[in-house]
Amino acid sequence: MGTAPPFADELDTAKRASVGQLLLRAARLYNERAIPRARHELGLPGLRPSHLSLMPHIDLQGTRAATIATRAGISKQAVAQLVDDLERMGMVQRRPDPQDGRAKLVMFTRRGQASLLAGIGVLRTVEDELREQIGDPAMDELHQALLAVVDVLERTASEDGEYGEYGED
Amino acid sequence: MGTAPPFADELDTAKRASVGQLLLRAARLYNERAIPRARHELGLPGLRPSHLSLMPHIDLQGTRAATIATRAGISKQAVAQLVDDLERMGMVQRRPDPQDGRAKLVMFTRRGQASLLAGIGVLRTVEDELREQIGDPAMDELHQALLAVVDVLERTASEDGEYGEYGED
DNA sequence: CATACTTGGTCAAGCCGGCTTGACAATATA
DNA sequence: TATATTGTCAAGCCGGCTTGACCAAGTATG
Repeated sequence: MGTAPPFADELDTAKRASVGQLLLRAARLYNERAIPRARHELGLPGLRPSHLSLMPHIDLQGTRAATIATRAGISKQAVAQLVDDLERMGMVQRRPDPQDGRAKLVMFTRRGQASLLAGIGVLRTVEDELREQIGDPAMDELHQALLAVVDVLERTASEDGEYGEYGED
Repeated sequence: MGTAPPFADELDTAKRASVGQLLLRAARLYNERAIPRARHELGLPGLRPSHLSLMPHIDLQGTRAATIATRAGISKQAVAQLVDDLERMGMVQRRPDPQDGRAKLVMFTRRGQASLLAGIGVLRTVEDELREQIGDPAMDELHQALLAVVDVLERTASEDGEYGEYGED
C-alpha cells in the first residue's frame, strides 16, 4: 500500500462533510455555547440539556408525569428524576390532579415561567449572534430545513423496523 | 394564577422551535437512523457514534494518538480506548512510528478503508433519502448553512471565556 | 556525556449524565 | 373483586469521558 489510495479524496471530503456529522457537531457546539449562558443568566447552575428538552412537554396548564414520559419517549421514572431536579431548582411544582387522585400535575412555578422566558431570551441571543455572522437568508433556510428534517425523520422513525430500533445484535 | 398567562403563545412556540433545539433533535434522529444501518451494513455491531467521530481525525497515512487527541479535543487516554475498540473491530492498526520510537501510528487497515467507504455509502444513502423527501434546494441550503454554523461556532469557541468553558460553578 | 525535562503511550480507576428495569403502594376502573 | 394506571423508591447499566500514576523514548543543557 503506497501513500494515498485512489479513493483518498473522496474519503477525506466525505469523512468530514457529511450532513450527519455536521448536524452532530453543530448541535454540540451550539449547546456548548448556549448552556453556560443559560445557567448564568437564569441563576441555575445545575441546569442540563436533559432538563431543557423536557420543558417543551410540560404544558402551562400542567401535565402528568406519565404524559410527559410518553411525549418525550422516555420512562416515567426518568421523567420523575428530571422533574425532581426542576423542582429543586424551583422551576416546576407538583400539584395533585383534581381529576385523578393518583396523578399529579407538573406545572411551572411563577419563577419557572420567568426563567423560561429568560432562557428563551438566551436562545434568541445566541441565535441572533449566529444570524449576524452567517446572514439572514442562511439562518432562515437553516431553520426551515431543520423543521423539514425533523418532521421527516420523526414521521418515518416508527415505520423503519428494518434493522431494529438500535441494533438487534 | 389563571390558566394561560399572556406570554403563553410566545412561550409555546419558542419552546419548541428554537434552532438550538431543532439542531439537537435533528442530530439525534439522524444518528438513530444512520447508526444501526452502518452497524448492519459494515458488520460491526459494536460501532458507536464516538468511533465515527474519531475517524475524521485519522489520516490515511496514519496519525499518532496524541495528535488525534488534540484534534478531537479529548484526552489521549480516551483516544486509546476508542482506538482499542476500532482495533478489535479490525478497522485500524497500530504501527510503530519510524520517526519516533515512543510513538505509534494509528492507521486504517485495508478492511478499515473498505468499511469506511461502505460507511460513507450508508451516510450517502440516508442523506439521499432525506434529500428526496425535503427536496434538493432545502438539502443544499441545509448543508451550506451547517458548514457556516460550524465554522462560526468553532472560530468563536475559544475567544468566549465569558462564562467559562462549561460553567464555573 | 549525564542530567533533567518533555512527550507518547498505557494501565487503572472513577465520575457524570441519561437513561433503564424491577418492585411496590395508592388510586381508579371494569 | 380483579385489573390497570400513576407515581415513587432503589438499583444498576452504558457511553463517553476524566484523572492519576507510570514507563519508555526523545530533547536540551551544563
